[in-house]
Amino acid sequence: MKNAAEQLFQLGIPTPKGAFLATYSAEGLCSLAFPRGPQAARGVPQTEVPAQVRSWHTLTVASVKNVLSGRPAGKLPPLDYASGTEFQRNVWAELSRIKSGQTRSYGEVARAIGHPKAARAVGAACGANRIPLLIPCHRVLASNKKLGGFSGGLDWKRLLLLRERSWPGK
DNA sequence: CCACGGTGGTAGA
DNA sequence: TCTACCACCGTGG
Repeated sequence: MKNAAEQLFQLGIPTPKGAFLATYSAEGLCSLAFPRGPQAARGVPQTEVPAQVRSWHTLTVASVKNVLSGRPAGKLPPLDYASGTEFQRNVWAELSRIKSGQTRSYGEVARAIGHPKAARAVGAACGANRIPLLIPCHRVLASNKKLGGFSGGLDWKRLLLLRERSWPGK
């Protein structure tokens, strides 16, 4: 459980598509936000960030760039799931098993975690995922092999899948 | 209890 | 293929 007083650290990740914003708790990476405005990137000066967080961030930056390039993420920083419900954590853990280049349907994920009829709830759990890219919710498609939805915007989902060569290309 | 989704499956046109 | 409809389920109000 995460108490409200816990301190968080935010660091940007510049990319050709804008700056992602990573947020860290004492447990690890707890959120990874897509670039917002042209330049909404801002946070705490690097010097005020604990060494531990800086080393985690190094892993995050490399992982994000890898995924954006369609490569396997590589070594990930510890992920802080604490904000999720039991069900959501199960879903996220399952998503983490989907390797680059693979895709699954919401229903398949539901079956994999022992809730065969919860496909729709799985979709909701994907939407609640605060660490997209590293918890690859973009690799989950509708059963008819169509795109389905994506909280970060379908353009992103399409782009990521194209890079991973997991999308026919419409 | 109710309403709402990043669903899935079926039936018709 | 596309639309309409409905069963299903975890979450949040």
